[in-house]
Amino acid sequence: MMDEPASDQPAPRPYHHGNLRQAMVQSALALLKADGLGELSLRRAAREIGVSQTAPLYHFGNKLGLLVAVATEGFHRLLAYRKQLVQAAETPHDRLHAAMLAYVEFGLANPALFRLMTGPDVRNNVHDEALEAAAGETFGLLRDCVTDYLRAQGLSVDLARRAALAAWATSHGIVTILLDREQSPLLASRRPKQEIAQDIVEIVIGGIAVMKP
Amino acid sequence: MMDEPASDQPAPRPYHHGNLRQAMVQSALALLKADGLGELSLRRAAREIGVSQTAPLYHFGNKLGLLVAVATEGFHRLLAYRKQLVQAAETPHDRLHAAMLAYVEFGLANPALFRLMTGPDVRNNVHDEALEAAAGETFGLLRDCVTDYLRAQGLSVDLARRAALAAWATSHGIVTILLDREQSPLLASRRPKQEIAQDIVEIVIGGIAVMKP
DNA sequence: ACCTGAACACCGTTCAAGT
DNA sequence: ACCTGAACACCGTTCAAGT
Repeated sequence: MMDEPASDQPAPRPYHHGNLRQAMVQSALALLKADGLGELSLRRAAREIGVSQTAPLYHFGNKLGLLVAVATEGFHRLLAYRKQLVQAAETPHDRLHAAMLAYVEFGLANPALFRLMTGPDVRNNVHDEALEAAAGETFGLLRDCVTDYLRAQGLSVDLARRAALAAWATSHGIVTILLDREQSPLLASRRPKQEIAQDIVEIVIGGIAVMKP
Repeated sequence: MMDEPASDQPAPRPYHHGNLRQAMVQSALALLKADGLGELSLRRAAREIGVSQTAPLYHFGNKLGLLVAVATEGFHRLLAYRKQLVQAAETPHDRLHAAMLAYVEFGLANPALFRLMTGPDVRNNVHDEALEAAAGETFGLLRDCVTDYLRAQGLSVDLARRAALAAWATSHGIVTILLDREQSPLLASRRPKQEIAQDIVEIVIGGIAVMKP
């Protein structure tokens, strides 16, 4: 009955936060967007929320636990975006193109999150069910697009695994190169990144179209 | 005349190391190979040499300085290996294949060094002449292979820039995927990594062969 | 069940001081 | 010119203790 004191004090934060786990993931995402992967620390994310610096350890065990949770959220977002672009396309070719481009655009729009999701810390050493599921679904959609495209080209569906891996590897390579070499002389063209990406995507799709069993 | 005291004490390390810069790069390379990128710190590399923990700062300014020096050494090695494989090949197609595969094999053989060389810390924020030169030469060799291959296919050399970027992006994507997802279910095939890599390389070369201006 | 606070070992970096 | 030593602010993590 006295849970809610009728004082006008500025919200005397309760001892228990309530849903600290979710709040930490949000805080981490904000830090990633604002200051990059190097600035993401358990202590800082906790401070941002106004909670003790060791509170998060209860929910995540260690830093890697937080990273995995954030990465899982990232894959959910990536998957949603890829679905959206794929569904808006109208031919097997365009759907494959869209699936690859979604990956690239997501990475370019969320550099730090993308690096966290695909970096060695998270993807090695860990086997987290929710993460594997989200990543697996994301890859699965690409593979489906590849399969449809192969069929449309009159090619054997048995090539799907190899072709999907090529499509994935290329998408991944484009992002990292475009992200890590912002002003490198090697990319000294003033072409917009999206154009460069689409160009490379088409080369790979062309390669898939002429695959030999 | 008395520089060398005739004592039998166990090498009373002189106050000045002599060539600390080189020693630090070697120490860093050893740490990378032994314990990975996460375990590389200025203090630890210095300790390994037996020098004060702040001594390296004189030579490198900050940690990034050391990373850049190590990355430059890495690109020299990668370039040498790529040259070697390319020169051993006998057709334009095989030389392009070799140039791409050299990148992949180098990454698989030196995971931590490769990540350091291509990671965001080193390749962004920094414009170091020696590093840019080494990286530029490495890419240049790939571009030359692409150009020769285009010529051999009767295609316009104007496509070289775009095609070389596609070849690079794909090589890079293959390595990172193979490195970061050691035991991922997504790659649940028991095929050796080299085979997977060669497969993808061929798909991209096939795509280059059917490029349209 | 959830959170705090003190403590430990480790960082990168600065700065005055030594040779 | 090259290196040391103490100091500062920051980590991740443990562990006993609080609610």
